[in-house]
Amino acid sequence: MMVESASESIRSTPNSQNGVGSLPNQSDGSGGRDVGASGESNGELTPADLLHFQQQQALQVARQLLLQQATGLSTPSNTENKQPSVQVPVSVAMMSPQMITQQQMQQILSPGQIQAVLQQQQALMLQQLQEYYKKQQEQLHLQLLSQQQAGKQHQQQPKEEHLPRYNVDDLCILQPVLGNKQIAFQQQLLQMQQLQQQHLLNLQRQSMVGLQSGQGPMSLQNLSQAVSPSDLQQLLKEMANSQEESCKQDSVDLTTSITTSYPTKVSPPTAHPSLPNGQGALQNTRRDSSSHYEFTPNSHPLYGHGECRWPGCEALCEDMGQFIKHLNTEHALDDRSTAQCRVQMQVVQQLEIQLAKESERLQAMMTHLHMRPSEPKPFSQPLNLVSSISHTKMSPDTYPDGLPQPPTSATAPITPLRQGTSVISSSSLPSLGPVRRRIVDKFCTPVSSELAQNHEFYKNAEVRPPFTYASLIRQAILDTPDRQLTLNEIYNWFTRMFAYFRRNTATWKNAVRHNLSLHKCFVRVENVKGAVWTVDELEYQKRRPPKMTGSPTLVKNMISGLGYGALNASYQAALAESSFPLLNSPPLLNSSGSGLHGGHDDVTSTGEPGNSNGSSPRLSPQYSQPVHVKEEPAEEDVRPALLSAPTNQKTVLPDERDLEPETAMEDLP
DNA sequence: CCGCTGATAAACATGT
DNA sequence: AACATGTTTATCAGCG
Repeated sequence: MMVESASESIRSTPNSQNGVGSLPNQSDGSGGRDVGASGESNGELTPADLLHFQQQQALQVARQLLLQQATGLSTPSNTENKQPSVQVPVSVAMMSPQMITQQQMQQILSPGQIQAVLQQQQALMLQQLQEYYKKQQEQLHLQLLSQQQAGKQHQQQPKEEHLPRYNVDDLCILQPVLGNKQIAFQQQLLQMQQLQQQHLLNLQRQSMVGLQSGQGPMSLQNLSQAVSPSDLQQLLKEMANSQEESCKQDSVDLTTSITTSYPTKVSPPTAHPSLPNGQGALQNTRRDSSSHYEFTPNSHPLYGHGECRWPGCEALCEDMGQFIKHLNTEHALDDRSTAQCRVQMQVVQQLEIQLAKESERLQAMMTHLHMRPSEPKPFSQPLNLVSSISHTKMSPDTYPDGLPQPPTSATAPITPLRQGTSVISSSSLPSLGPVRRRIVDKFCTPVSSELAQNHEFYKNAEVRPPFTYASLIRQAILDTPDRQLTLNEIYNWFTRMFAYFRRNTATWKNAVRHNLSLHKCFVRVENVKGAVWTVDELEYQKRRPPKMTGSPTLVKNMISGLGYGALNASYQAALAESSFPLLNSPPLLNSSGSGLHGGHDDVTSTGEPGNSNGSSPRLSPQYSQPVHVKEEPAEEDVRPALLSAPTNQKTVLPDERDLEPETAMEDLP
């Protein structure tokens, strides 16, 4: 499902084939990449992240294999055949929305950063991974042994008796399975080992590349080798296949793992429809997650405030009994439930990973990016809040203890945690990097307000600001008392305000010029010294689409499509709670005060932070000779008058408010 | 599928 | 010639 789109997105990335991409020259004399360019990486997907993911996936696969084995769902033959497809587990959840393309990677990471990250981490990764796999193999062996032994002892036992719930750490207590299944299991064990070896090989290969290219900034080709899109794609495909396979056989289990999670003590009501292969006994065996669902008869994770918490359900249930009934009727084992479960799993995984990653990076960034060290760092708290949610399903087992979290040195860009929306969109979930479309733009996030809030953040972190060039240019211009800037001044504003624009200058400068020329809202005015650019506010507002129900596609899907409102809400709430004080607007852009509020007209906010305020209303003299008038159908007359003269600004503003709120919100192309 | 918008790249013109 | 500044065209991606 999502797999397809994931690989698709990779494939579709322009330039991804030649491996060179468009990473614009870094050799621009301006600005340089001084800020935060050392040490930290902006990678959305660092090697460590991959490792982290793969660890989880490996465990999951192991679990599934074991389970399949135990349930007899998989036959020796098909396990053999599918071996190649199980090779490298990579979370599907990871790959879909946040999977980055090579180009993205290139944009996000400077060669130096990548090199540093690779060098620092891959060695560590290998070591960790080897340890991890070693442990895993030991576990599996143990398990196998105990299984064999148990098998001898309990060969006669009816299926229903075996397999109490277990988790990865408890695999060794796996109850006996029938003899022939042991063979299959052994094969799967073998398979696991092969998988691990291949995985290690892959990593080693990547590591080699990374280390070899240790001369000077890593070339793009090296980069593409290190994180080759095709490799990734391959991984994804493999993963997709393996996931598909396991899902086919495991779908029942997936569903039951949650739906059956209610206390078996309470009343395994209608129980589950007898499973195809007669594995009813396995319903409770589903590992870790179920073991975490030891709620009391009167509480159920899927039941709260008198309603069903099943994603997208919200059916009212007066009491637990009714709810249980509802659960078993409305959310029985069917395609829909299964699909929802899968999605939920992905969502959880996604959030889990994202949060862990982001918070960690945030910590690192705070210390490395010259942020005020004294500022409190409330990230851990909300993080726990959220992770507690996901951990209910993702048992700690999922994280092998032998494996420390990804090194913080691999810091990556994070998004300002202010408004949940912005967080989710800008760099997190829905792909980042060369994303050509600033999803966040649709978020009703006025530039000024966003900037005011996260000024420091954008200034220091090389995170792509979630605004269009046009809105940024406008902001730059409106930020000045005169409401006019030369091209160069606009450049300077960009580099001053956004760390992101301190690199790839050729690209974005071109984009800026392009935008200035293209959009009617930018008016070039020649004055004595040359030419300055101004904003035709009316024109600008005009081109703003009237809609704006903005919410990132992903979130939207999560909420509307599958009804993940609750989870998402938690997530967002947590994120919102974590809004950094230090990201709040510095005096420079004083509009923040109530920035969160939905900030509408950023013009007001940014417009006159006191200083600019009417201070330099003039500009008329200079504007006397507007030269370029971009061809446009009508109303030429109006514009000149509106040319962002500070004074006019004032007059225009009220209009903005009168505009539909949405429109006034601006900044959502 | 189509049209729109935005990002990116690039060719080209012009001025300094 | 090199560079900055503008303009224009083309292509691609995401979205409604």
